[in-house]
Formats: sequence, C-alpha cells, structure tokens
Amino acid sequence: MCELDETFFQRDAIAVARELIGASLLFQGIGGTIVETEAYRPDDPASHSFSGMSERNKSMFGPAGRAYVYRSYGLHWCFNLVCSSSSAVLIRALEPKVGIDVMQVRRKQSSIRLLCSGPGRLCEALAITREQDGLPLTKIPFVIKHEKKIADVCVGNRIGISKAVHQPWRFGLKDSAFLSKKF
DNA sequence: GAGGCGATTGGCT
DNA sequence: GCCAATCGCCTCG
Repeated sequence: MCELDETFFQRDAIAVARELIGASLLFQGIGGTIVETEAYRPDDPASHSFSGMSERNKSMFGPAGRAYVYRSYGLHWCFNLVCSSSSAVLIRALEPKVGIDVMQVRRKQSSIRLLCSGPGRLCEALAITREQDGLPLTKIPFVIKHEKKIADVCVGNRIGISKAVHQPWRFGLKDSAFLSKKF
C-alpha cells in the first residue's frame, strides 16, 4: 500500500478513475476499498463543470486533489475527487472494510452489501456532506492508499445520466459484489 | 421569479 | 417496474 499525493490527482480524470479501483479510502478512519468510479471531463456535457463555475461546483475549478461534494436530487450527497483542469472522479461504490458497525447505524441497514454500493449510500455511510467540499484528500481526515499491483478492472458506460451516455468512463472491480450495478 | 429537472434511493405494486 | 422525496441550478421570460 502507498499513500497518494497531489501529483496522483494532477492528471486526467479517466486515468485517475481507472487507477483508483482497488484503492483504499478512509474518512475519519471509516471506509473500505474503492470498487466503482466514474470520470467527468471539462469538455463533457454530463460534467458539472461543463457550463462554467457556479456556487455549487466551484471546487471543481480549484486545485486537483480536493473533494467536490454536491447534493443530488435534493436528498443525497455525492463525493468526487477533483483532478486536472476541472475534471473529477465520482466515487460510486466501496467494499466496506473499516467501521462497518458505525456504517450500519448511519445507514440503518444491516446488509454489508448495501452500505456503500451507490454514491449517495457511501456518503451516508461515511458521513460525507457539503462540509467536506473543497477539503484536501491528501490530508487527515482523509486517507487514500493504493495497491502496488493493478486491480482487475472492467469498463462500461456511465450510468444515471442523460447526457454523453456513450462514454466508457465507468470503472469497476471485476466481479465485485459491492458494485452499485453490474457491468 | 417561476418551472423543470438531475452524476439517487427506498418503498410499494 | 414505478414513483415520491426534496432542493439547488439552469433556462426563460
């Protein structure tokens, strides 16, 4: 395992999204293995950065290696890692590893498979909200480490969006039981 | 200033 | 499979 520094994020979101599969993500000591990500690029109509800066998305236009957290459907939070030139990686699912009991309470959900399998679910399990928007991901309370060996990654179209649906920018850990949806 | 809709989820049919 | 919950942003007037 090796802790990530800022240079890891100062690259294209697609490369970062692919390499994050199999990495470990902890927030306040709670989290697990990243099993599903999606990349969003600046020239991408599905990206929040596509139509310029607003109060909501300003973190995407800041330095790489920070968090971008936004509210989805007025209810849920979605957690992104900002990469180079206003691109970002959405974390869509984790395999829970550390603090499972805490996550079960926060989610009111005993099934481990359903704790973090979805962008809104993992934010609830890790207690990530707008308060973390803009925070550096390379410092406590965040710890992100990745394995030296490359994970077995599968690729597909992004899901849950209506624009630019044919871009193959969704990445997942092959055969993981903790994906938000099968590839 | 009003209306529509979204990188979602959980519950009910 | 369908639908409500719920709110900030974008578009249009």
